[in-house]
Amino acid sequence: MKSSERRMTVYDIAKEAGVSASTVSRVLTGNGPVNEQKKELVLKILEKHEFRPSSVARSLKARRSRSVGFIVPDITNPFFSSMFLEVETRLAVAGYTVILCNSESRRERELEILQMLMEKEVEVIVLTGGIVDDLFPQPKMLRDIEKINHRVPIMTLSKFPGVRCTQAYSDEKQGVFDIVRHFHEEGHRKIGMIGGQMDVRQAFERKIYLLEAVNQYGMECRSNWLVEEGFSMQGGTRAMEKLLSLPERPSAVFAYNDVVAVGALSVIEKHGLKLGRELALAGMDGISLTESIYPGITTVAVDYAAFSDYVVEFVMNQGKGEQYKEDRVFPMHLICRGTTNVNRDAVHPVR
Amino acid sequence: MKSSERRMTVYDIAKEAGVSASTVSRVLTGNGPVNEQKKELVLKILEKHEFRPSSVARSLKARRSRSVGFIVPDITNPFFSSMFLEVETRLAVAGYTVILCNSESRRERELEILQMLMEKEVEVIVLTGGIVDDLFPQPKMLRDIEKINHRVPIMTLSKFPGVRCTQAYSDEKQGVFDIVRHFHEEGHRKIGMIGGQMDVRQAFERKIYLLEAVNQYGMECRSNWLVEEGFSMQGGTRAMEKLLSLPERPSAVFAYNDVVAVGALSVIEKHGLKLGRELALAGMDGISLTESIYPGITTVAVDYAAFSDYVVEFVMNQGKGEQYKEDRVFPMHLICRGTTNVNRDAVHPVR
DNA sequence: CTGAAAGCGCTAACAT
DNA sequence: ATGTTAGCGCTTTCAG
Repeated sequence: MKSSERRMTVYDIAKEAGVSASTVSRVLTGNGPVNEQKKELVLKILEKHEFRPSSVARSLKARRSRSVGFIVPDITNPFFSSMFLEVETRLAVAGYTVILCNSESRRERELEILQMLMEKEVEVIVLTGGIVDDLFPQPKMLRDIEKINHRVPIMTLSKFPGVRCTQAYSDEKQGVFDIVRHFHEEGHRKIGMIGGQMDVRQAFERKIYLLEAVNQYGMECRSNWLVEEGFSMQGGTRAMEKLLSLPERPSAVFAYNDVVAVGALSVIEKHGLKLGRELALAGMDGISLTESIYPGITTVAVDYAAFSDYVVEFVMNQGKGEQYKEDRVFPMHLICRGTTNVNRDAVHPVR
Repeated sequence: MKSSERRMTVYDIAKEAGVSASTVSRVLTGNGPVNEQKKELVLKILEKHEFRPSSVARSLKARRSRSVGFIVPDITNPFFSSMFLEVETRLAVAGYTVILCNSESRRERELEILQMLMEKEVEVIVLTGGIVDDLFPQPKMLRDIEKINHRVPIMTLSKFPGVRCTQAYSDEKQGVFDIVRHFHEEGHRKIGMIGGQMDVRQAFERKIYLLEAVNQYGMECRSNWLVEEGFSMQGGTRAMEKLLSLPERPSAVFAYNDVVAVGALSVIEKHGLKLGRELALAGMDGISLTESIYPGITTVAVDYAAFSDYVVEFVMNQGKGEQYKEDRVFPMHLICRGTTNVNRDAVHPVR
C-alpha cells in the first residue's frame, strides 16, 4: 500500500477538462469569468478527483501564507492553552492555520523558533513567555526581536517594554486591586502573597500592585508573608506550606496565578483550615480549573475572548498591509468563589 | 513605520556577491562544491542581511513541507496538551513545525481541518478525538478518512478500528487491570466507575475492562455504581455526587480519566470522607495534575515519551517514503498516590 | 567549481 | 471568455 499518489495539479485537471490551467484556476478562485458550461465540467472533474490546490504554491505566488506562529513556554500551562484555543478557533474561521511552538522559555529556543517561523513566512507571530516577561532582558535579544518584528509583525500577550511591537495585556493593577478590595470587604486585614519569581516582570509587578493596594486599604503585609517558590502548582504547595508554618500568618493570600492557587489549596485542605474565614485564597488568570475544582477558587480573570478577538483583528489588518496596531489593555474580571467566602456551598453549587 | 521590507531572495544575495543564484543555493544547502573564497563571501553577505531562505519556495521545489498537522478536540485538555508538548518538542528538534488545530470533536470541523491540512501539504497528520473515538462512526466518514490517508499519512493516538491507518495506543486493558488489582490488594471489594459516555469507544472499552477485572478478582460492581456524566471535571463532580448519594456504595472508584478524577476528588474532600480507606479513587492517563494536587491521585499513566518517539519515527520514515508503520501498543504504568493509600502523607510528601 | 535554465504548482496580466 | 506567458523563490540537473 503506497503512501501517496502523485499530487494532481491544475494542469492535470485542465487537460482532462480540455481547457487551460488558467480556466481551472479561475473556477478554483472565482476570479475572472468562466463559461457556465466549462465551469460545470471543471467543477465535476475537480470533484471527481477531490482535487485540492496546493497552498504551498499559492503561498509562493501570493506571497502570503495564511498562517501564523504562536510561541508559548509550555502548552501544558492552562493559561496558554486557553489563550491558544480561543485564538486558534477564531483564526481557523478566518482561514488561517496556526503553528504552535513550545519554547520552554529558553532564550535560544525562542530565537530559533522565531527564525524558523520567519522562514515559514507566517504572517504574524504571537509571542508569549520567556524574553517577553523577563524583568532584565538582554538588550541584544531585544534588538534581535525588534529586527524580526520588522520583517514579520510580532504581537505579545503581555507587556513588553523596550520593544516596539504590538502588545496586548490585561490591566493587572486593576485586577490586583479588585482582589485586595474583595479581601478587605470580606473583613481581612492581613494579606500575604505566594508564587512568582522576582526576575519575571509580571511577578514583580503583581507584587508591587499588591503592596500598593494593601497600603491603600490600610491593611498589613509582612515581608515574610511574601513567599515566592515559582509558578507551578508544586510551587504553590511549597509556598503555602511555608506560610502556614509561620507563627503569625495572614488571613488572606493572593496567589500569583491560578495554578499556584490550586497547589496552595491542597495545603489548606490538608491542614484542615476553614477556607474563606480562617484563610482566604485568590488567584489570577481565570483558568477553567478554578471553577471546576472544589471549592471554586476566587480569581480575577483575563478576558480571553477579547484578547483573541484582538489577535484576529491584528492578523487580518496585517494582511491588508496596514500599520501596527496600538497596544491594548484589557480589563480583568473578579470572580468570587468558595476560597474567599464563608459559606462555601452557597457560592459553589456542586451539580 | 512600515511593516515589512521586501523579502530578499537568493538572487539579491547572488548579485551582491557577484555569483549566481545556484552558488548561493549551494552554500545555503551545503549541496555541491563551492570555492572557499566565494563561500566566505556569500556567507558574509548572508549574515549581513540576516537572510533566511523562504521555506515556502523550498517546500514547493522539494515537495515536502517539513510540517505536520496535529488535530485535537481541545488543547485545553491536559491529556492532549501533554501529548502535543512531547511531540512538538521532539519534532522541532528534527526540524519540523507543527500546525495545531482544535476540532471540538465536531465531525464537519474535523473534515474541514483534514482538508486544510492536506492543502497545506503537511507530511503527516496526527489525529485524535472525535471520529477516532466514535463507537459508532458513520461509515462514509471512515471512508473519507481513508481516502485522505491515501494522500497524507494519518496517525491516530488511539485505536481506530475500521480504518487503515497507523495507530498508536496504550494497552488500556492492562491499565485497568493494574488499577483493579491495586484496589484488590488494598482490600477493596466493591468497585464503582465514574465518567465517560457510552458512545465513545474508550469509555465503552474501559468499562468493559473494569467489569472483566472486577469479575476476575471476584469483586463486586453494581450497575448503579457505574455513573457516566461525561469527561470533564464537572462531570466527575456530578458523578461522584450521585455515587455518594447512594444508600450503599463502592469503596473504590475508578474514574474514566484523571480529569474526571480531579472533579470527583473535590466531592470526596467536601464530604469529608477519608481517602484511601473509606473511599479510594484512581484515574487514568497520568496527567501532571494528578501529582501536583493534594493528595496525589493514583493513576495509570500513558507513556507520553514512547508515544511521541513513535510519532517522530513515523514522521521521519514518511519522509523517506517508506511504508506505513505498524500499529503500536504501549504499556501503561500504575502510579500509586494518596487517593488509594491509607497513609496519605507517606505517599505524598509535600516537602 | 560554477552558471544557465528549467521547473515545483499556482495565479494574474496580457493578448486574443 | 479563454489561452499563453511569466514569475513567485528556490534547487538541481546539465553544460561548460
